[in-house]
Formats: sequence, C-alpha cells, structure tokens
Amino acid sequence: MSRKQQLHRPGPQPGPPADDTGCAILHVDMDAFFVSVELLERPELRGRPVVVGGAGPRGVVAAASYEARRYGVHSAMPMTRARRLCPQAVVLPGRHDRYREASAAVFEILRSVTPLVEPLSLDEAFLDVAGALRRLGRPAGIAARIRAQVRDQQGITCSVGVASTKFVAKMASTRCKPDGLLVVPADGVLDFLHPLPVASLWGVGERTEQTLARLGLRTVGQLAATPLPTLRRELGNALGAHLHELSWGRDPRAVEPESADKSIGAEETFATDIDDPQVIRRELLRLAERVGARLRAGGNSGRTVSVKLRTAEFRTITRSRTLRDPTDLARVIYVTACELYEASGLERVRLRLVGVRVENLEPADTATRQLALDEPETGWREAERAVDQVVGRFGPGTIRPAALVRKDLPGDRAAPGPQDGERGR
DNA sequence: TCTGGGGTCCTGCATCTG
DNA sequence: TCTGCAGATGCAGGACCC
Repeated sequence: MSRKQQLHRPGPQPGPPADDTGCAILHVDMDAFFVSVELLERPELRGRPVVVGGAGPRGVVAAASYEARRYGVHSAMPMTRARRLCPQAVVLPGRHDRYREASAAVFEILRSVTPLVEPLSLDEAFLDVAGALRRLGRPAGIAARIRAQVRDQQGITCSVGVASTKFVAKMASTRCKPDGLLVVPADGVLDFLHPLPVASLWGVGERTEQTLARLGLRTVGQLAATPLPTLRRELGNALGAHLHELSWGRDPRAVEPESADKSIGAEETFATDIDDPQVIRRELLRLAERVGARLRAGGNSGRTVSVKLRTAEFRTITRSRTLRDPTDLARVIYVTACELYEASGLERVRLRLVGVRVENLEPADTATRQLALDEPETGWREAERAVDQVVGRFGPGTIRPAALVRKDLPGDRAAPGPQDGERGR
C-alpha cells in the first residue's frame, strides 16, 4: 500500500453508473500485488495477515495483505515495526522473478485492449482507450472487462480508475481499492477532487504536506483557492505551478507507452555498518558489475557515474563524475566509483549503504566508446561481453571477478566480511 | 520506530563558454 | 585584452513515487 492509499477509505462506490463520456484514461492497479501472487500458491494463507518483504534485520515491508493493513502495517514500513504491530502476520520473502512473470501476464491482457499502455511499475499502468471504444464499447465497460479477465485468468484482483486525465484516473483507482471500479465523470472532476486531502495528490509527500499544512491548506479545494504566486513562493516554481494545475483537474500529460531509461543503478544496505575501505571497494565492484551487465543487456551506455554513501547516522551523500565518453564497462564504472569514494572523505566512516548509478544514458550503438582507463579497450570490453554470454547461458553467479569469490560461501552472493582483501579483479 | 531498492525530477550553486 | 552577461553544463542534495 502506498502512502496515498493510506489516505483513502477502501471500497467501490455504490450507486447508478457514472457518465464515462470523455473518460478515455484508465488506471489499473493490482491489489496488494506481491501478496496476491504469493496467495495463489499458498491459498491456506487467505484471510490471514500476510506481509512480503525483506526478512533481514534492516528489511522493510514491500506489500501487506488487507488483513495486515488493519493493524496499521503498510509498505515501506520497517519490518521490525510491522512485526510489533502484527506479531501473528506471516512474513514471506519477496520472489521478484515470480512477480515479474505474473506482471507480464497481466500486461498482456492490458495490451490486448490497446497498445497505448504506460507501465508505472510491475503492478500498475495507464491505458488510453480512446482508440478502442468502437471495438470494445464504453470506457467503464472496458474497465469491467479488464477486471474480469485479470481475475479469471490470473486469479488476482485489481482496481481501475476511469477519468479524463491520468492523475484523476490514478486517484480514482486508489479511492476504490480493493477490487473496485470508479468512474469520475469529466464534469464531476472538481466535486471529486476538492474534498480530498492535499496529500492524496500525486507529488505531495510528507514534506510538502507539512509545508501546505503550515499555510493552513489541508484539502485540494483549499489548495485550488490559493493564489499561484503564493504556491510558487512556498513550494518552488515547478511544484507550485504543477499542484495548482492538478488542484483544478488539469493534467495534459498523455499516456506514453515507450520511455527510455534515464539512469541505471544498484545499491546495497549492509546487515551491519561497515568502515573497512577494502570491503566497501569490494561492494562497489559487485555493484559496478551489476550495473554494467544491466547497461549492456539493455543496449545502453552512460556518461555520468555516481556513488551514494549512507552513514550509520543515516546521512546520505552522493558524488558524481561525468566521463569524457559514455561507457557500459563495469571496469570503468568501478574505477570511477572507487575514486569518488576515496575523494568523499568517508573512507574511515561507518557506512550502512553504498550505491552505484550511471546516468545520462544513450544507446550504446550510437555512443562514442570510452577507452578504458590505462587499459587496452578491447581486452575489457571483450572480457565483459564474454561474461555476459556465459551468465546468459548458465545463470547469474557462474562467473564473476576473483575479488567477489569467497571459498566459505557456497552461494552466488559473497557477503562483505573482514577478511575481504584485494582491490581490483 | 529506525528507516530497502529502483527510479525520476527539481533546485541551487559553481563553473565554463561564447 | 578585459569585462559583463546569459545560457549551458556539472554537481550535490532532496523530495517523491512504487
């Protein structure tokens, strides 16, 4: 459950069917998706509080069943707190491969309705059904059909919001969860929006909600009645203008089926804080390998390498460097990340998280290739492509840098440890 | 209470460039 | 050659989303 969903009372709206004329945008949102997928294979858990998430000491809730939510459990909540609130909850580790499979099947259903499907995540998407009306009938009917197909073919439920704009459709699906359908008529948008709390708007998080509360603004209607210059002054130009538009139901954004990645990254929170630079460098190597492999798999290269370091006190810093040429080589990413780490002044500071990200992406086939730092390019590039092929054939972990191999760990993930030594590969 | 991991976008400031 | 300016770019941090 997102923070937004906590703001709404669940349940579909009873009453006569609403007028869906001009409401060609659908927002489809799977109900407690990860939990629903797990329950397909564990039907004995139906009706019980179930939580999916990291079981480690620093895990958080990825999804909670509606039974667990009654105890106040919600996504992004630390697992320790979730267990305290609901000790009887069944906690399951996430199986993202399985969720991706289920998601692909649901998206197949959505794309049978229209090619104009914009995925937001594994479990939600926007559809523009304007082009499907002659073939499939009215928007509300299409929404009902999608819900029935997802239920019959996949055994899980979803909620659908139907409106004339993306953000209203999204707010509608949130409002009718779980297993609901809500149409917001084009001429009823302001009646729908204005009584809602400001925090239900897309883009208003905890901080912005506090800022608005200081101004005495608690509902979308109050926000709409506030002069634009005031909002710009208090929230910044872009956010002030954006929220003002939303509060009047204006959202010109179209459903965009294709969107190129802008960055690719990986990060890892340690089970315990670490202040050994050798271990940190080894983790940077592992993350650089992951990012490089994903860049190459997606046919991308990136020019900017950034590292993220989070201290034991939860202070987060980022450091980045833009390279002369784009790269998809783990070797280049790793060396750059190490230099950024060394320049950060945090080499002897206890860290709880490190991350590596590559930004400013472009297609690798059009990118000028980076000559590897003091190494002949062909050696590294060919080595990494060869690794990609082996991993593609035999699976992840079958081949990896020597620095990431630990004799005492049989699995494919070498946890950081004090004996980790060498830098490089 | 103690806070994951994957992202996008915005802002403010510094520096570079024409 | 120097100065001032505006726009572009780079960098760091933060808010937000699922």
